[in-house]
Amino acid sequence: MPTEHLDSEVRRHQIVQTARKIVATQGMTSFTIQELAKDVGLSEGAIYRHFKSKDDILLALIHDIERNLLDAVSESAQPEDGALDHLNHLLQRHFSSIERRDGVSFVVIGESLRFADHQVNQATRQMVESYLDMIEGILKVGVQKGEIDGNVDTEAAAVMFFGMIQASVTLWSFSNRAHPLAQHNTSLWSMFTNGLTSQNHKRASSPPA
Amino acid sequence: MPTEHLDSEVRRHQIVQTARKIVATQGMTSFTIQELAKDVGLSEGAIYRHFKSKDDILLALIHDIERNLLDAVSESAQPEDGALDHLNHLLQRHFSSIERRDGVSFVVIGESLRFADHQVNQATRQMVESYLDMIEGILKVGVQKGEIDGNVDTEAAAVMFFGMIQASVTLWSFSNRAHPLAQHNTSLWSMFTNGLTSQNHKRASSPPA
DNA sequence: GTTGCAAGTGATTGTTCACTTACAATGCGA
DNA sequence: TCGCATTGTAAGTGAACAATCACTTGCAAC
Repeated sequence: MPTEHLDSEVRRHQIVQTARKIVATQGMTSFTIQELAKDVGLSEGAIYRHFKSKDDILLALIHDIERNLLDAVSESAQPEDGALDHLNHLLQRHFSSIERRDGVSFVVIGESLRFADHQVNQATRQMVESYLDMIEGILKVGVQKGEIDGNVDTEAAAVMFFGMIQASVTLWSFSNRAHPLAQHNTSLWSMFTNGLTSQNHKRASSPPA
Repeated sequence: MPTEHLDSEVRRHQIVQTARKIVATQGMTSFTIQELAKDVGLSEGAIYRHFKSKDDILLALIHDIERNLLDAVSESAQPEDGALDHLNHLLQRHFSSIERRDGVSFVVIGESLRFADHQVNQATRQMVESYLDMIEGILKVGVQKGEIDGNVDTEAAAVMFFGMIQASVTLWSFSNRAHPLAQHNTSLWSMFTNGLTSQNHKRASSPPA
């Protein structure tokens, strides 16, 4: 029992990363203080030296996830790529990180949303909003470059992109993580891009904030 | 306190419908035996006269939802409609029933999946599979009638349809059920149909079972 | 080395949960 | 109207959980 005394900053990071691992591999219901303490290698009481509540840990985790998510967006951009290439890389990156279980998607976090307290709820909402904004930003670049039809509602397209990931992950977890997550990847992607590049688009009447 | 003795069949139905209402309006975490008993107007013990466990109730609820879901599919078909019209009506029907809170979507149920026992898990999986099969069936009719491009991967298209609903509902609940669920409806639908009707489709290499 | 304090322990508290038990009321067929 | 299974109740059980408590340990400054 190495009852090592580490700096709180170090411990906080350890705890959040362990929480991330638990949620990613075992789901939100396994995310208990007991399990967390066991995995970090500390007593339950020690956890509370570094976080004032379980929700406080969840909040830190969400911010960590948000950072990772936004990093994924920027890191999946390649020099000579168009907007659509960028999104395609991002999609594949999400799939593989979820499959490898080293990423916690907003899908998994979605679980938590409905029973989290107000602060956690708001942070999650903020995270998803930031993500969608970035996707929409990429899409707008594509429109400017002429890659994407100018009549496309970029906000709705971002929702569509989000939906592709969410549905894939949901169905994948329904099938006990059997067949590869990216199974429909090519077909989905081709449908998505076709939807963006062809004519006859109709926009929603009025999107007020 | 009218301690009325009703037939077990009647009670079972009452209990399942009350469970449905709780899950739809307050989420899975509020679905407790205590809450359920209170809402039905019975004691907790009485619940166990009619169901042997909470999972047993959940199982009955899932079958109820499945029936409703498949009814929605057939009822949203109109005589002279094409396949795309049919799907569009279905989409709108889903949205409005979720918004009215008298329907429990597979999205809400998705919450439960990760911590349900094996039997519940399997039933949910079965439900989603049946649903996707029906969507794919409609899409195939569309292909035969020439409404939909013959190169479209109908299985992936069904996933896409599923994703549109799931993403919309998720974002809607993230925003505290503020703006109408069908806000992006038109734009999403137009993207979806464009993806189905235009050329340059690629199919996934091999979808084994 | 002593002292001060952050980091650790693990027993315990109070609450919520699914589920059980002992007993009472109901209503139906004979 | 009586017998009796069925449906109901109220008061439990124990397990899991987040959180707290009194107390101990390790580290570093003086």
